[in-house]
Amino acid sequence: MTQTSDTTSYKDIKQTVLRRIRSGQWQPDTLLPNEQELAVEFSCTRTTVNRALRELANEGFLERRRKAGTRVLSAPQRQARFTIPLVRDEVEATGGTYRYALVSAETQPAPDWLAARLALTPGQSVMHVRCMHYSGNTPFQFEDRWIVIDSVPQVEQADFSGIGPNDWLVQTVPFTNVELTFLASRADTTLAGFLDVPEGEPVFTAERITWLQGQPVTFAKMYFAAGYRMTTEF
Amino acid sequence: MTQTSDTTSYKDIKQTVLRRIRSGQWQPDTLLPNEQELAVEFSCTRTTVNRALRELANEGFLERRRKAGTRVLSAPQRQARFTIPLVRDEVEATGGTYRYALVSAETQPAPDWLAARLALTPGQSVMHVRCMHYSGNTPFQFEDRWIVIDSVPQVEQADFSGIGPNDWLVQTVPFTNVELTFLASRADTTLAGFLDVPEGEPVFTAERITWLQGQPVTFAKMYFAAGYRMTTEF
DNA sequence: CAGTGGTCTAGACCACATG
DNA sequence: ATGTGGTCTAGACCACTGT
Repeated sequence: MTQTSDTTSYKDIKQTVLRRIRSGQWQPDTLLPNEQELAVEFSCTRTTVNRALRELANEGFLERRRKAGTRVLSAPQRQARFTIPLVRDEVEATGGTYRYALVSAETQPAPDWLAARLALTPGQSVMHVRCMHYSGNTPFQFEDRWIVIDSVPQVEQADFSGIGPNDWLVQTVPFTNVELTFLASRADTTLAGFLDVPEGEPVFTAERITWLQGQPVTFAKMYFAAGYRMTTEF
Repeated sequence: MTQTSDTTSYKDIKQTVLRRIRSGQWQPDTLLPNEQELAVEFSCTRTTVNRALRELANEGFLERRRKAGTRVLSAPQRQARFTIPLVRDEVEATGGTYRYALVSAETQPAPDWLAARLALTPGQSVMHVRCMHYSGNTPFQFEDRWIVIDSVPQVEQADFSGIGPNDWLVQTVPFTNVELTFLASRADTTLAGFLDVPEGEPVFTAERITWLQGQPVTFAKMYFAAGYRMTTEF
């Protein structure tokens, strides 16, 4: 009907299956016909059906298990995908001019809370870097970062006066795992000064921990300027 | 080497490609060999190479264009996937007992800001529902929701005293598009009362707009209790 | 125009989990 | 033991897009 060509593609199958789910024809927990049967219904190979169902499963609509078959997921546990932009890109996307400024950078023993969070040995050396990201002359983000020196020895020679620690790290060390957290925090005196907001102001905050094959590399807290919103569509 | 079997699978190829990217052997913007060449290198069919590269592209590592070939993405625009849990599940996952309480539900003309946000005609009827979600006796989330009556006429007969509007909607109407926003807001007097926090306290907030085939269905603001963190790993 | 990825077929073997 | 999905092969045609 709505297809332009005469062949049945995996996209057609996805659409049809989605329609059956949404229309209630296939209620949650319903067991779908197996791939062979669907292949007959759609007049295509099992390979094509497989691709359609596999993608729908990845997208969170179906659950597939060998021998048990394919079921409609009861809890529509839909997932949002956030693309984490680089600060520079984000500023420029809003038409602003990106500007960076180093606040401080110093080597020191890891504070206890950090050692606990990253599973470091007490007193292990870390580089503490604080910096600002501006959109024009308006504060956009204050970044408070800790880099594990044993994981990135080169960091002791790095110069963060011209390049942000995140950009530097991206160019220098790969990573394998990331933990990302969003929360609302309160601007203390220091932070209020950096972001140019009243003390006590709610501040949207992101925390990011990065590992390289199990070894902690860096912990960063990113405090966003007032009114910041992180949005995604799906 | 690390493979258990003797066949080259698409997963092996993904790993190898990832390793070459992370090691710097394939720098950003590098043009990869085409699928046919890689198939020869890995002693497999082009189909298998295709699947590996397609998935890596979906995951944000590569960019593929017909005729132009496959490139390593310069900006490692990695994407985080958040699974949006149902409130009940989230409470129970922390060991709490989920409890729900309706605060108010009334039909009224859409306020201007809402009409603008959802592209409604001015004065269009909406159902305004406010409710609380508790973990035991501790406030967990305050939900402030607006449902477009023209999109969901049945809502006028709905009884939200026993079931939350989100659960009701999930069972009643499908949706096709969602916009999700995270931000930090400030507890006003009303909100402070509901969440049992001091006035002015930072509150992690999620806004969600849902459409069904272009037609706005519902707008919800969800205010989380103090200390709430939304975390994901990837 | 020509090169690259996008997709489909027809068939096969295998891994896994359930009864 | 057996049914189901997971994956691979070998080959084909097509769609798009850069030159």
